[in-house]
Amino acid sequence: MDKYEFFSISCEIGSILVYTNSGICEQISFTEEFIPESDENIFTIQIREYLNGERKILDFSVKYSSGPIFTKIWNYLRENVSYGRIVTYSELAKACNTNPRVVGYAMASNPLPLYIPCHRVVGSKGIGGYSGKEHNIDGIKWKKYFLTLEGSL
DNA sequence: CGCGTACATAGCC
DNA sequence: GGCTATGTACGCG
Repeated sequence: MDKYEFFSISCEIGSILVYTNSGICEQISFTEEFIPESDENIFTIQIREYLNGERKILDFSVKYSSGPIFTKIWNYLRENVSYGRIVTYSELAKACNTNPRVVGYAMASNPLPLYIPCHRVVGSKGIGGYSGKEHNIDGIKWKKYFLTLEGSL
């Protein structure tokens, strides 16, 4: 039985949206609009603590699926690129035995930004991009926001 | 299993 | 700064 729920957490530059199904997080996205905050729950509390700098690891229930390499890259980020750390697309590609383009592909396909710390992946030239799918928002702004929050910028 | 499509790159001018 | 070359993975028929 599917029970879809939607939560919102506001911060300085907009709102973070959390989509869940039966108590499991399936998607996270961002918006520049300020949506009224949802009541407290496991998801909103952890994200709010993260935004306050009190929490460095999100560990609520999630569900995501894709090809084996994408999953490997996502897991690598969660396991080896902890709070405040940074890697380049090239390094990440090398660690997963693939190439930088694929890493970008994986990032753009990431259904759970923030839970999977794809904002800690930067390019060798500039900072790289962010939120490839949601081209209606300025993802770079969020990326910088998170990196600044973690003291990496 | 093969082909088309996608990529948030890196590197050179 | 802008343009181009490029590899690899996903998803679907």
